[in-house]
Parts: sequence; structure tokens; C-alpha cells
Amino acid sequence: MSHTDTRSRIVTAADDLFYRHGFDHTSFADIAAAVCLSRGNFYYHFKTKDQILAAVIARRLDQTRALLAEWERQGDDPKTRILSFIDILIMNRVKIAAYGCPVGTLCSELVKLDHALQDEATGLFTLFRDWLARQFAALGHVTQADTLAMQLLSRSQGAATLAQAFRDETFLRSEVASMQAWLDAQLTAKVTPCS
Amino acid sequence: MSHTDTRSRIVTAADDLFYRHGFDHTSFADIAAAVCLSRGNFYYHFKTKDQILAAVIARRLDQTRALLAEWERQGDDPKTRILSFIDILIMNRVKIAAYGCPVGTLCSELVKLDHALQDEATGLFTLFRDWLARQFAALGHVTQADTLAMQLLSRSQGAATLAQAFRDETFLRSEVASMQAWLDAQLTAKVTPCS
DNA sequence: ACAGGCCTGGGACAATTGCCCTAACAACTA
DNA sequence: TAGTTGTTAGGGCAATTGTCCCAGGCCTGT
Repeated sequence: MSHTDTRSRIVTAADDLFYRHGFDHTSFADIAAAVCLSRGNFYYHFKTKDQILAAVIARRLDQTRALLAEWERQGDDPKTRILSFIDILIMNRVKIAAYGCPVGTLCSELVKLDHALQDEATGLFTLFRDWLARQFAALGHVTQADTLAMQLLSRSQGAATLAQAFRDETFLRSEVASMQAWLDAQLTAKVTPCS
Repeated sequence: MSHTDTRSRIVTAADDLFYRHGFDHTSFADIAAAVCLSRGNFYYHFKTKDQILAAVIARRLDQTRALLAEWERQGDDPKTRILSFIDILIMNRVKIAAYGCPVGTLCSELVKLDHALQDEATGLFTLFRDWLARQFAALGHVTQADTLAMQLLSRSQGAATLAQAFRDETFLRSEVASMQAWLDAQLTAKVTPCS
């Protein structure tokens, strides 16, 4: 097994465990067991637990950038792209109802731990935030772009948090429908202002 | 110092530390140091860490019930009462921007730890949910009461999560203003339906 | 075949964890 | 004064933590 392959498997397992059980509550032993490596052997690949976290965040940043680029390629108009974003709540509904939003829960935990990498984790939010803002700007909401992006992010976070607390996928679905309606309202409000 | 007094100080310190640093990351030693007690002495008051958590949640439930009753006493009409709920985001804005929502972050962590008391913690949400639903019902939205309550809870959670991630009180303020406007819209929509 | 690299398992380390015991103190009762 | 009860300090337990070392196996190129 090559170095990069094992390393990749470690990062994958760590990402999954950090998501499901939290960063602090996941031990070297847990990750080692998940990839069937001896605990001590870990030191060769990652000197510290923080290095693993850094690798996990770095890969998530890459994956997120790739995902956003993919949405940009698939959806020709900005509205379709924004709908792609909203739709991940549906696609990941089972995991979200069980473990919350992967980004939100990670950021929240790292802030509480006062971890050195908390800003890197928040960068995941920034990726979505800026991308959404660009879509809203393309729809004509230039000055309101960032505000609308934050509102949409905020609603996703709220939906994920409550879905996790009440372990309720149904709520996730109804919130998605509400967000889609909200998006329509934002767009028609721009085309036919009624003030 | 009486038994109940020391115990109360322990619960207060534990509540604060669980909120600021997370339940899992807070140790017996941390709580003992916060109340200036020897670590070993703790065993007299609480046999296990879970017992402390149970006491913390129990007291939070009491405090929340008292808070809701207080809002019910102060605000004569349901709209004022709902505004009281929205206003806690402003009152606690500094702490929320630093550590997130006390209820949301606790529930999220306990679910990830698969802790036995996760449902008790979710009960804190249920308290707000049912109380809000009763207010909306009193305003005439009988069938939609629970849906509206969940929407408001969800928006609060989203606002708290993002405010914590970006450490941004300003966003909290703008979301509160948006929620107040949303509440007005819900009420006028009922009085003068336009469908 | 063999040397030298990468990669691995099996430990070992000090520190910290949650948990537990015991001796002694303070305050009240009799 | 003596005894009882509630409360405390300090230490100690096994288990687990993150960190670290090292001898040997697996490759690849010569």
C-alpha cells in the first residue's frame, strides 16, 4: 500500500469519525482501528492529532470547491445553482438528522475548544457564502448579495440543528420547501417590485 | 457552607464550563478548580460526570420554565411574548457570538456522544417549541402553530451558529430585525389574507 | 542476490482521565 | 463532654490519552 493511499484512508476515516463523534471525542485509537492500523504506527503518518484535523479540513475545502464548480457547470442559471445548494439538505438528510451539518458542528466544536484551526474550518462556510453571494449578484441582487447568502446559510444551519436535535427528517424537508419558496419570492420581488 | 450551596455552585460552574468548552472537554478537575474544591472531594457531591450533567439539564429546564412564565406575565399579548423570545438573541449576543446557542450546541454534542441524556437536553428545545406554538395559536394560527414555532426556533439556531462561526454580533442583530419583520408579516397575513 | 528506501506492528512513555476511599474537620445534639 | 452528622482535603486507582521509538518486513533498483 502506498503512502498516499494509506494517508488518504486515514483522512477519510478521521473525517467520518470527527463528523459522527466529534473531533475531541475521537481518539488516535479510534481512527487507527477504523483503518486497521496499529495505534503506534500512526506517528509515521501524522505526528499530532491537529495534523490530521488540518488534513481533514484541507481536503474538505478541496471537495467543497470541486462541488461548487460542479454546480456551476451543471446549472446554467444562478437560480438552478442555488437550488443545488438547497438540495444537499435533502440528499444528506439521513446523516444530517443523525449528526447535524458537517460544517456547522465542526466549526462550533473547534470554537469551543479554542482550536488553532477554527478559522480554517470557518473557511468552509466562507466558500459557500461567497459562492452563494455571487449567484445572488448574478440574479441582480448586487448590493444584497452577501446578506441573502448569509440568510440562506443561516436557514440551512437552523434546519440542520433542529433536525438533529429532534432527529426529524420531515422537518428538513419542509424547511427545504420553505427555502425554495423564499428563493422564488426573492426573485419575483426583484423582477416586479411592489414597494 | 451548606450542602445545597456547594452543590449549587458546582452546578453553576459546570453549566458555564459545559457551555464554553463543551461537555466532553470539561473534566472533573476543571469544575473542581472553578469552585475551589479538591478534585477528590467531588465524589461526595457527584458520583459521576453524568450526574452533574443531569443536574445541569434539570436546572436549565427549571430556569427555562421560569423564564417562559415570566414572559407570559410581562407580555399581555402573544406577539409581545414572541418578541421577548426573539430578543434573547440580542441580550445574549456576546456569549452567543463566542460560544453559540447554549441549547443547540449542547444538544448537538450530546447526540454526537450518543449520550443517555440527549433526550433530556432536547427537552429544552421542546419547552420553547411548545410555548411558542401556544403563542402562535393564541394569535389565531391554530393549525400552523407548531410549524411557525419550529421556523422561529430554526432561524434562531441558524443565526446563532453563523454568529459563532464568523464571530459576528452584527449578523445576529440583522437576523433579529428580519425575524421581527417576519413576525409582523405572519400576523398581517392572518388579519388580511391576500390569497 | 542484495542494499536502501518506505512502511508497518508492537510496544513504551508520561500525563490525564473519571472514579473511589479514608482520615479529619466543623457544627450541632444530647 | 461525648457522639452524631454533614462536609472537606488529599491521595490513589485502573484505564485511556497523545506522543514516541524501534526492529523488522516489504518493495524497488541495481
